[in-house]
Amino acid sequence: MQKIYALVDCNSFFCSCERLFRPDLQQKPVGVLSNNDGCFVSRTKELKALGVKMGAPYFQVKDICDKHGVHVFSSNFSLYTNMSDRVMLTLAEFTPELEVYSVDEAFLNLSGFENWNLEEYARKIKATVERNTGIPVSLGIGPTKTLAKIANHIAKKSDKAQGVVCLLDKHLQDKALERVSVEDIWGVGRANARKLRALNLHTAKEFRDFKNDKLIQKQFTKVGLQIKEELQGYPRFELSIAASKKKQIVCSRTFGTPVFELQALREAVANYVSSACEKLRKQDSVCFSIEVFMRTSPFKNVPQYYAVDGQKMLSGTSDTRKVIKYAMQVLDKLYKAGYEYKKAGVRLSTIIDKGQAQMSLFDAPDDIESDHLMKCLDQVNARDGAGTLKVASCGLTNKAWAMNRNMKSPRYVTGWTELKPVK
DNA sequence: TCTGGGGTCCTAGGACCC
DNA sequence: TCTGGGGTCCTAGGACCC
Repeated sequence: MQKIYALVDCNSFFCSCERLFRPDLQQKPVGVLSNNDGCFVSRTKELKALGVKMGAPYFQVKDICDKHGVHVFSSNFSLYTNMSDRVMLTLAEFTPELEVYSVDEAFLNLSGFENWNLEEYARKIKATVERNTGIPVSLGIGPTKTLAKIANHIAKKSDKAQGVVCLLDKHLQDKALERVSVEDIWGVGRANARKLRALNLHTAKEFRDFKNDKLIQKQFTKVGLQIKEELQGYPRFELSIAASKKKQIVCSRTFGTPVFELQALREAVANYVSSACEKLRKQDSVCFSIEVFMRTSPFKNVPQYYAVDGQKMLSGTSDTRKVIKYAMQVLDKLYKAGYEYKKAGVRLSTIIDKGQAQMSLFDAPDDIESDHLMKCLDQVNARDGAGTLKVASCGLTNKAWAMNRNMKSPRYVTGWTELKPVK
């Protein structure tokens, strides 16, 4: 039986979230910046039309933005994740199996719906999401995830499609793949696109119909071959439904202003560890290994320094205090005075379910007291806001390293004090 | 002045073991 | 000249994703 996948993708997701509470910004150019107001991570089609690229540093295109009255926002992730949850909840009504692929994308399993008018069904999904959440979406349908991705890509670009493209028909696939260049295939990045072009394969169709599978496997590994087979209509990437646990947890930030002192770095890293450990506890895991890194700005003409090192632990832990202790040991060893630090971060790895963690003879695992304390910490912070309770080494002072977020929208949906009044 | 953050998977090669 | 062979596990690094 043929499988049917749909990919639903929110249009200019972060910008659409901002527009929800600013209806005056419909049809206007809007952009959302990365942390620290660094570069654009979301753009409406009006902003794209001005030639502002994805990832463009804000300071480089600020003149254009000012000139055209672009509405620029700092990122407001609590708003975006909240809106994302609402979109996913609506989508779940339309399929027995939903894979939440990212904050703004989901795959739906529509296998067994082949006797329905799928295009009509897709339009119904689109209309319902838009009515329930206010977020505009596009849908692509195909016999594999890769073809559904391509269908979605076309649905977004083509005016005629009106946000929905169905690529179940072989002839339609031929026509579509002819117009898609290799770098626009899901899973083909810059490096592999260059290699494909070197083989004289320029369109998705040429890649799909290339005869030498051995060569593909050799040059593009197993995954490359799987992508090719997906283009042919054979599903190789299944839906992954179960909420999977993270195998590593990273927390890192660029500083608002450069940092020179060890003490400030220690505070920053202690905060990153705190947030990483909170995520670790949320998925009921412990980690056995931590890494710390710090670096100067690669964009600035100053003496450069980048250092990373780690520490393995004898027993698994999710106790913020314990992990901070290890992180500080590593940090103190890495730190060199005299450099202008711009970024630091931590990575927790060797992550295992709490119940399965092997005990060590030489190091005590987290005891009940620790568990209670951490649970209490998490509960207070969930109720009264992140950072209400924290470990002392995170610091209390005005942070030199804190992020710049000068254009942040209010927390319309997640902060009681910032709700929008109805007049 | 000003350039994000957080993930996954695959492979090659080394260490180690019998 | 030739220098055992086969297996497993771990890690670093590359490539890709949103």
